[in-house]
Amino acid sequence: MNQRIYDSRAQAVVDFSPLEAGRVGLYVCGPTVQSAPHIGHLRSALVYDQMRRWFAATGHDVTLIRNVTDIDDKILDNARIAQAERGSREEWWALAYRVERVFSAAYDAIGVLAPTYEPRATANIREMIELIELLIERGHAYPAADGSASVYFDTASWPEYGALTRQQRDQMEDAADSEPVGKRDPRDFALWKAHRDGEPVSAAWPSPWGPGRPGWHIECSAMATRYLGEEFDIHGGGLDLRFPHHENELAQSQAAGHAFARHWIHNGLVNTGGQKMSKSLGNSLFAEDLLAQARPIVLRYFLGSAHYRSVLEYSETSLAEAEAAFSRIEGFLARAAELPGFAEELAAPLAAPAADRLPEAFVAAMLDDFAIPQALAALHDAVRAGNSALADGDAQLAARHGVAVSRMLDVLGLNPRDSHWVAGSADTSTAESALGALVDDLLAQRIRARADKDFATSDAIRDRLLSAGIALEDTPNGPRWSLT
RNA sequence: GGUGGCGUGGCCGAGAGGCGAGGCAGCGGCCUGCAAAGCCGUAUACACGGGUUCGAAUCCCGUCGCCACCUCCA
Repeated sequence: MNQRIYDSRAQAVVDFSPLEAGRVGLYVCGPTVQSAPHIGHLRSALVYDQMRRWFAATGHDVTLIRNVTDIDDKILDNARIAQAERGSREEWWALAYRVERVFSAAYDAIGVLAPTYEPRATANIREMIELIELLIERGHAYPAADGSASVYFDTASWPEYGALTRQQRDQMEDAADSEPVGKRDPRDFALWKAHRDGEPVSAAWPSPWGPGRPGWHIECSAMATRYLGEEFDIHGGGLDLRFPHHENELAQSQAAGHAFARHWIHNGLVNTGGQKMSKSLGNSLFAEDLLAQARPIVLRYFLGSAHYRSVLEYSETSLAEAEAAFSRIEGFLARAAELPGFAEELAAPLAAPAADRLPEAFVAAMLDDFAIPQALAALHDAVRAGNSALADGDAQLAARHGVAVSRMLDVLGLNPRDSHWVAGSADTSTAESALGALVDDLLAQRIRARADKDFATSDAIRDRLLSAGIALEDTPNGPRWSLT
């Protein structure tokens, strides 16, 4: 069975075959590092992280490029406003870099692997200038008529303008551009923005047209081409980037003579209360707050619980529900991991690719446009079958299901036993073993009390542990404890 | 004006012509000293009205409602 993906340019699910067998080039629009990351940024990063992991599991060598937009109007504005209103001395570039690190930390917290490379816009100015020169040469861009150093893309010169979102140029609303001066047409967009008085000189780069900075869209065309080539497999990003950002990227890249992305993928947005969450609406759910409310792995589970193209609805109970669902998986995995045979089978060398050892239903779901909700159904089925085997005393079967569960979780980046999620510091393990020794003493007391039918004492011990955040389960093999 | 999406049981959330995905919550049972965890069982669900079909949540037509994009956005 082939990998199928929904190509939002073709508006259809299509067979995916990479440009070069065994390799996948994926470009994803990363954040503009102007302010703190929110749930939408996390979801977007997660979507491509899971795709990337899946491609790797099916034997592909993946090059994932996710850019950082570190020069833009909002970054300059935010730095300027903080300086003027709050006495900040932080320069725009310091702000961008600080926010970039916050993004990286948030991505890392939910187990999003670092991309293959993370190019910054400010490090690719020369490539952008070269691309703009090429566009001028080919008659698809022009320096502003007002004598400023701005350069615009000439939408009228590109008959395919609107191809990505199937829009007719003459039906579009005019750009509500704050600086229409010098444009031939209101729909034309800036490739190069002339430096203006009052803007920091550090935000201007020399160019053949005069000092200035890049427009928003040109960076992605330049960086995708630099790192993945003039033609590459997949370009992804949030649904809100379809127009104008991706439309403009496509137009300027193809007008420059590049084939550009073969497929376009757009991830759905996050709603809350049935409404889009966005900076401008002020209903943002910030990564920091979400991470304070739920374990990072649970947040990751929640973000992956809807199909990547669907709207994901967030409500106040979402994370608690995700916690309940996920801890069921964890509980089974913890029980399975103690079974004889589990470790051995898990450690057995895999016949590559890894996907060959995954349950069929899971693989079929992933091949079908990364249908993770269906893949999760397969995962839950294996958990139930495993628990059932455990209840029947069939340790061998339970261990097999445990291994399958573990492998599926690995693909999704959700394996709680993975070193990423296991607090690995010496301090923590020392603390854990100290705690374990104390808990074991209490458990021994409780076992004695139960043997004496002194249930008042045994229940008091259980209540005491629970109030301290330690939950007990009595099993045929004795009590198990876990932190709640 | 243009482009696109959505409406599934108490909630979340898949599916896309034929045995009611899965999870959360609920209910009944088993297990347990009691719990917890787990297992088993448990639902007149597909916005509305027509149509096509042996058969429609799924296809077609219409209606209603909601949402997004049209140069700030993941």
